[in-house]
Amino acid sequence: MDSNVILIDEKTFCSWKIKLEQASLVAFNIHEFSRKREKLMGFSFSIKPGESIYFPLSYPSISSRERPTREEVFSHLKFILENEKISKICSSFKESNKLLKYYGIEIKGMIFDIMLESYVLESVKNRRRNLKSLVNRWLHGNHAGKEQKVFRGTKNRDCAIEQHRSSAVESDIILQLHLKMWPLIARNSVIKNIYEHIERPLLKVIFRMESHGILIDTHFLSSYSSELSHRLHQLEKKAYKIAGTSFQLSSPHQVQKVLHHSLRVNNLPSGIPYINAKVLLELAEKYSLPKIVLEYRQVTKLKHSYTDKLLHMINFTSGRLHTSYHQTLTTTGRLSSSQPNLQNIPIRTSEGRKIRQSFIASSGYDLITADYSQIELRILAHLSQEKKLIKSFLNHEDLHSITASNLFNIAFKKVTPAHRRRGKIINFGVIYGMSAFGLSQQLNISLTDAHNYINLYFKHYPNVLTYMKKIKIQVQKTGYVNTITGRTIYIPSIFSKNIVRRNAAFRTAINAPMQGTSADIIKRAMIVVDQWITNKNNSVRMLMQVHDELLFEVPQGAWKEYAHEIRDLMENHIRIRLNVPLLVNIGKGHNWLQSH
DNA sequence: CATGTCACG
DNA sequence: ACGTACGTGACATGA
Repeated sequence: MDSNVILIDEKTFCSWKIKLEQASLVAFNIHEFSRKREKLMGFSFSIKPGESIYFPLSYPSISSRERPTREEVFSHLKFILENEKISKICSSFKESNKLLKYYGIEIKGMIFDIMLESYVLESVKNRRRNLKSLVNRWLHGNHAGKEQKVFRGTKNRDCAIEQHRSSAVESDIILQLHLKMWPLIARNSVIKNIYEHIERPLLKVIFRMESHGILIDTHFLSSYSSELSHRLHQLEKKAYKIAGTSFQLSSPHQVQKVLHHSLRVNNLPSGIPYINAKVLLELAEKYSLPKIVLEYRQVTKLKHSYTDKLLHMINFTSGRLHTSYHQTLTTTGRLSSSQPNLQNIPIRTSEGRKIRQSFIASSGYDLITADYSQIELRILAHLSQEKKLIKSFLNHEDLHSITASNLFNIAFKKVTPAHRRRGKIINFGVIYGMSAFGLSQQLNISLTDAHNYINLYFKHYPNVLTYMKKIKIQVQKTGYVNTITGRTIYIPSIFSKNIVRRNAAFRTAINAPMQGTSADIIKRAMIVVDQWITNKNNSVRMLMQVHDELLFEVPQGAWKEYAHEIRDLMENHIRIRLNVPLLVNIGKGHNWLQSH
């Protein structure tokens, strides 16, 4: 008997209706029409492994038997999903919630998202997290044949019955995956805590952030886009004149050929694999073409990836820009953003900043940014218990300058901005698990000098060295490292036979606790600020997260009071305590650039 | 579809 | 002696 049922008659509907209403935990799966977004075809539920039901919202014309109306089925769906007492298991909450919201349904009750469950249990680089790979890893051998049916070929894609059956089987699988993973989470208080106090509450915060979107000054952006087009044209003309031939400036290969043949650039190693910005910058001292290529690249980047792309991505309905945040992608616990990526909007060059300028507040609102100051270095201070670092942060000293003063052996008062920049690079190097070579590249110094600086650094901050040794020993022994909330990051490449990979794994192991703890902190901040926003009747909107920064829209006039509260929440009420203070910088403006 | 390049924290 | 900074996403080119 096939127990993954497709509803077609009144009798089945009634018996399942009662079963579902009495259940305390149901897995559900939304069946969305694949060729048309926001079209709900049907849905399926499962409350017992091996059993599931599919409710079509539009019937294939195969049966003349008596059956419930679309309205009956829909109101049942609504009743179950909005019932606080029934906990829900789903496979990607955000997507389901988005579609259901469109249909006027709000998912209530406790949420178990199997993707999040997998994420807190198995945060490993390159680990795939779709239904198929979860089945392979977690239901291996226990689900013989069934998943084959669902995931095998697309021969019958157009056959409605096959689709319905697949959807039903999927909710069964979702339930079974949860029953495998949840006990492992529940029995480990640390993992359970991360799930219940970080990842699960964050689901809805991210959902709200995505739905708000952000307003873009389209006039400003499109006129900037035309300006960039014009400049590209000028640059092309110039380049062709110098080269004596026309070629594609955007092709690294063609640029390399032109440099070789037309210009007879002789200090270009012929075996060079690529012509990146660094190489071009060096060549720019002797030749004029490299500079043009560099500028061309910068301008095309701005135009294609930002001005044009962002304008195209603006949603017709809301008139705003909505990104997608991915909560289960990075190994360290960070979010990522795509379509469009709003976590890499330019800021480092004056040209790029114009893109940021086009992110504006809704009328009647101001934009506020709140960013954690040097959060990863503060975490390093905490983790390493390095007294000098802790002291610096307690006294609100400028750490980059202090590092510069220590390493370059100059009085603190005599540290120049150039010294400070180098101090900053070294401090960052520490976070990245720096190597002498990497540092020498960044600072443009010799390998021996870089070695000396590293040795000096560890002499000044001995506990940092001790901490790093400790991490190395731990990761070699266990294959993983942890953030201070206990989030586990697995680094299996530490056991690689390849020394290059092993060294890379060591650096990941050094970096992951800092990057990951920072991610934990801002996630907690998002949750408590979101809670506060709800209590404030949503007069403030959280719009974006960029790793150590949050962007808000607040009603004009009252921004000072709001900013004060946001800062206080982020610094003092996230329930993750470091032995150094957290510091949040607040900025206000009409656009994102101003607010920095 | 992989590679090179470059935008961010 | 190894070949080299951590984590992402997107674009254009060219097999």
